[in-house]
Amino acid sequence: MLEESNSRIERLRNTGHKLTNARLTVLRALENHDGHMTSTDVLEAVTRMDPEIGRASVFRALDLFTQLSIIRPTYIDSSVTPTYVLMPGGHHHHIICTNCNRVIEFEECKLDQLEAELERKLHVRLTGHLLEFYGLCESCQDRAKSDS
Amino acid sequence: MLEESNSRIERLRNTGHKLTNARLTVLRALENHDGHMTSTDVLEAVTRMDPEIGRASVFRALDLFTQLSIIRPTYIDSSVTPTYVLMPGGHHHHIICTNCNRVIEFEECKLDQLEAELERKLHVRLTGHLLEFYGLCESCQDRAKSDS
DNA sequence: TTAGATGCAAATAGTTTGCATTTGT
DNA sequence: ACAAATGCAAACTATTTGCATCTAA
Repeated sequence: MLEESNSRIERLRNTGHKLTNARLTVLRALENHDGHMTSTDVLEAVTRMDPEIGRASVFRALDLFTQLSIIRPTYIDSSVTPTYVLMPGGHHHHIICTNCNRVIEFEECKLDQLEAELERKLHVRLTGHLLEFYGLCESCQDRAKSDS
Repeated sequence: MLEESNSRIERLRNTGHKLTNARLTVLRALENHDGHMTSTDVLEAVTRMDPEIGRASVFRALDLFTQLSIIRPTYIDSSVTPTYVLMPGGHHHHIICTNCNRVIEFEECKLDQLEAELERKLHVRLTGHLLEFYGLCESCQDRAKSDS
């Protein structure tokens, strides 16, 4: 979505960061894969798009985007490599199967009210959130049944 | 809390895992620090409690506990080392300051209803969740003001 | 013009592996 | 008794660092 992308670029600009080739390429890589990518995935994708870009810059861009709540690292597959998720509009929600690591995304969350409440009570200024549920997906439940 | 601890031990037992010294020590380390610990913290604490326990077993225990929704790894300080949070009752909630990385925990979440709804609609069986808000804590907001 | 960002390659550090041995049930 | 889990140390791999150079604003 072009508009989403522009708003991310705006956020970079507004916070006083330069719109460099490395950053824009990392952003495009994330957007192309629309959501979940490990750092290794990002590294590969970026290198494919522009081999001149160095590893370090990719990691630096991921850190920066995280700080700006554009993305958020989370553990899904291995415990080594973080998976980065885009947080359009500042939020993201998914279910992770604790057995097969399948990720099921969902849209709905009724957290606006809670967010406002926390801002008021705790004097924080919130820009985003991630909500993860853990459990078993349909097929892993079935397998658990037949295993017993 | 003793009762919480017993229920974790029960969960281990019920899922057919042995109650080994390594696992129980890792669990105790996590409980002693009541919440947030990086893998390095856990490693140090466990070694202090019992130098015989090997690194590998600590990592294996952390992986197992994650699978059982007893703990959940999340990124807080560095992007390298995961921070593990205990999820008593299967859930945990906190706010992370994107500037200074301070963590503010809060109890309330009104997600029971959403959880039930997701189980019904998506045919999943959920055992826990993590909710993270991102933004600026009070002091980082103040600093942002005076910097401008 | 110049502070900020980059690319490189070496250094670091966290995590996993394979396997012989031990242990919980 | 025996499958499951452990401890060890080596191997692996992801990430960071320092610095000279470059570039967006």
